[in-house]
Amino acid sequence: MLHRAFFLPPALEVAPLLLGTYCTVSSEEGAVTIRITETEAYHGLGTAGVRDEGAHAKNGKTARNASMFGPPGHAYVYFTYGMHYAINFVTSPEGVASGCLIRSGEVVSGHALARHRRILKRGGNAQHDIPDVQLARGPGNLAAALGVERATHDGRDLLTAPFALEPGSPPKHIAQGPRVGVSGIAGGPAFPWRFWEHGAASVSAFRPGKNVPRT
DNA sequence: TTATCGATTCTCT
DNA sequence: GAGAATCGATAAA
Repeated sequence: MLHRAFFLPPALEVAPLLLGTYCTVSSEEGAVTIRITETEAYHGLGTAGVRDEGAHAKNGKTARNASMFGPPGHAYVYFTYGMHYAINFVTSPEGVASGCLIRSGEVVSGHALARHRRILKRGGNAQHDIPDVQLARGPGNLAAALGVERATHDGRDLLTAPFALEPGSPPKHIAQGPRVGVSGIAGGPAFPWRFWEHGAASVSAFRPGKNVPRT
């Protein structure tokens, strides 16, 4: 089990350290465990020396991002694009909005439940099977595979049930680059705050945001 | 293989 | 009312 102090440094420091960590989410249906292979750091209001225009908390605390300002080692779950949830690990002390988006992972146990949830979400269409490496590929898919939703998981402590975190096997090579789907300068090379395990098949495809500078 | 676009609803301005 | 830390299907090359 990870210690709470692990989540005290700013997200930019914690994000690469999360790679390889095992994350389990339990429910009445069962448990699904993933090994984290891709993360992104976001620094909201209160992080010293940084103004991250790509963070939900860039303009301060709102009803949506309130849990980002909460204690470290808790979950920030948000709903986006009308159909997807995504999960962040809150880092940094209370009052400082810093967090790591968990973008992708490889399912290590609970494959059947994860696949069931994914198929259910796409409307029960099981005609096209989902390969294991794609079960938790991308933040929306990852949240679906783990059964994470805002109503039941937002603001919850990551160190107690239904969550469980175990130190895992860190990647041999960590790659770093611009964040996915973030618009403006914050989505460009000036903010290489996305970290992933080099060569991992479970890492999501890169999608640039709008109005992102090339150089 | 790569690029574009529709789905669907919540949040903040 | 606009845009969103996305996904997957479909079109184009």
